[in-house]
Amino acid sequence: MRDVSRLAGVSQMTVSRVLADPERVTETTRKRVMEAIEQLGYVPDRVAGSLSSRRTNFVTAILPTLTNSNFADTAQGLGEALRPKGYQLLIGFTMYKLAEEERIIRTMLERRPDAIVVAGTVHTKAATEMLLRAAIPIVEIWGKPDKPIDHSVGFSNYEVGRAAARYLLSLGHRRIGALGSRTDAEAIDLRGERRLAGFSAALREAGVSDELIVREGTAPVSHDHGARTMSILLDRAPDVEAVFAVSDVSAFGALMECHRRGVQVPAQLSLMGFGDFDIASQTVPAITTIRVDAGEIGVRTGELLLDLFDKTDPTQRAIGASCVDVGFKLIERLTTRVNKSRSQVRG
Amino acid sequence: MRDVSRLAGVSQMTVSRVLADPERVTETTRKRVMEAIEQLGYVPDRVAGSLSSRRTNFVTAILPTLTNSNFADTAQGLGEALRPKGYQLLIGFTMYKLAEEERIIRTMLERRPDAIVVAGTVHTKAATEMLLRAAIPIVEIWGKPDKPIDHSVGFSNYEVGRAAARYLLSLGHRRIGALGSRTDAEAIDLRGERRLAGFSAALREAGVSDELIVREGTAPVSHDHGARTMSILLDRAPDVEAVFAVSDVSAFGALMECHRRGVQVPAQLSLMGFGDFDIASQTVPAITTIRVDAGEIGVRTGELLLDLFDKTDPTQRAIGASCVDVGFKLIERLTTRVNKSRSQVRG
DNA sequence: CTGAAAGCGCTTACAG
DNA sequence: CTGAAAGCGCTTACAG
Repeated sequence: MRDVSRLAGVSQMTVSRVLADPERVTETTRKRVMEAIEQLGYVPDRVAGSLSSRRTNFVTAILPTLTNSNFADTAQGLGEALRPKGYQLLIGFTMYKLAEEERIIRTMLERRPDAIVVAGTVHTKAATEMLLRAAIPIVEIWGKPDKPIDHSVGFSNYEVGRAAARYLLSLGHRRIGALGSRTDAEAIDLRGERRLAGFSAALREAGVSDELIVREGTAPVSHDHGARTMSILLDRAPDVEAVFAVSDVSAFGALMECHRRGVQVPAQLSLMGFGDFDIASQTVPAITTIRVDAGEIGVRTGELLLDLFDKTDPTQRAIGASCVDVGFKLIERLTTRVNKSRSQVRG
Repeated sequence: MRDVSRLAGVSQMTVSRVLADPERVTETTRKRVMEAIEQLGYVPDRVAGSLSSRRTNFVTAILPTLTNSNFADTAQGLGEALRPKGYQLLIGFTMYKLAEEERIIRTMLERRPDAIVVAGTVHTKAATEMLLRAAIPIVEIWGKPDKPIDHSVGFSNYEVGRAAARYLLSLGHRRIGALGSRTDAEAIDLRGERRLAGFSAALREAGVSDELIVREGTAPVSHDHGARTMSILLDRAPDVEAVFAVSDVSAFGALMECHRRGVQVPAQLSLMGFGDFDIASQTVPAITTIRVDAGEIGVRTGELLLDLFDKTDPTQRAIGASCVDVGFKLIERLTTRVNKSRSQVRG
């Protein structure tokens, strides 16, 4: 920058202004500066700029993993929403471990991000404290926190579970199971667990047993997880009429297990998943599921942050801790259908 | 840091040393400093540290998108390999556009990363120049560059295509097609195109026509792309015996299209994909494919960089521009089989 | 519209 | 083993 200013015959301040706010510089000097920049191949140093202005234009995103396409979509949406305004994503992976999340928050804070986005609503005590003391916007995503730290963008996993149960009940099913994972002290992904809780609650409200909820392995679930749990469920209760898998990934594995066993879906068994992953619409038969727009969670979070960054008044910020619910949608496809035998019994 | 040094009654230099190289400080003073840090909840500012030391510990990764699980895996692998050493990933998405790649490189350079990893081996002229002038390690991944900028980690897409063709030929097929996308001036993803080129070359070497290679739409391919191109191919050549889809994503869509049309796979048609995506092993029948370990590309790249960072001598660096080939592997599953009618004719 | 001065919070390179 | 000085390359906050 020193070189540029010398070549253009102006002060460094003027060069800085040309870069930050070209309008405030006369056209002639601006041109001279631009030419000098061009000629020298000058690339501004934002590390210095960040230190000086106390704004890094970094947004930290802490996600379980990029291996799950939902989180990848969220990261993508967030990144795209922020990029036009010059914000750069700093991604960290927790691998679904709370302790890892805490470690990542600690190191990320040293990078002085302008905001932190974190997936999930459950954190270690130390992590929560660090976030609270960071004095920057915090957004918890992919869940509806009972005790929000600051802002949140997501949906209620509990309500997803309830919706799934009510839907299967509405089809006339009574022997209803679910496929999920075991709760693990170390695991951070309690989202599936919340869905099962809502599912179970809705079943019991309807006077239906929730004993066919299978919990096996630890999050994240896999295709294989679906096949394995479905196998367990079918062995335990061959008369099961409907199954909710906490993820389409599981649902797909479960569907394949049914194929292998010759269990007809949906003729003998209604099956539904969660997530509306790409795969769900492509299988034969296509899987009934509940869609959450993962990309939109990212985009909405990005928009919320840009909004927040615009507000210069920090008091104003503190007041309006927003809680965006992006909702979810049941996508009825071909793996579920009305239980005719029950209908006849009832009718 | 000023506060910490005052509370501990030492100079800032000593605080800095405790953080950077605790060994070089007496145990008693170290303890005093640690306590002061703890008490004040001091979080070091790496923005200032980066400016001062001229090392940011950032590694930029430029990928088409995170929506493709292969690139997500690579990003994950790279991030995990680098994190233990304190390096932070800066991810940018090109959306498969060369112009966007150039723009991203330009803005990333302002962040002063210690290295740049970029997917693909084709770049705009300006992008190539910027990378060459950056004076940091550059790694091109996911391909084998004809004219490498610096280092590379990947495999030859051309050879993948050849391997696919040779495999289908070895099964006795002669009417062989492929499903890919059209080359687009704007598109950055010429990887699929390279696979088709190798495929076509191997067919012609064997004296087999390559007229059944269908190119439709632009990268990236989708499930729907597979269904659509397969549909076109079947209309054009109902007697096609074997098909290579440039991606498992397409292969899956193609398989579903076959189901819908009642075309038996592999009885009437051998089908294979590329990528060994999760989905390929889970379909019924499971899809024959070619596996590239996307995560390993990331990990190997990370290891290469850590190696490079260790070498203090810049001369040494320049000499050994390494080119790592991670190879690929044909995974024979259930969508391909020997063409018996041909075998008889021949036998 | 333009500039001179001070400072962001660290680390480098010397001294002692 | 510890410290005082200088500087990394910008922006902020004033002046003019």
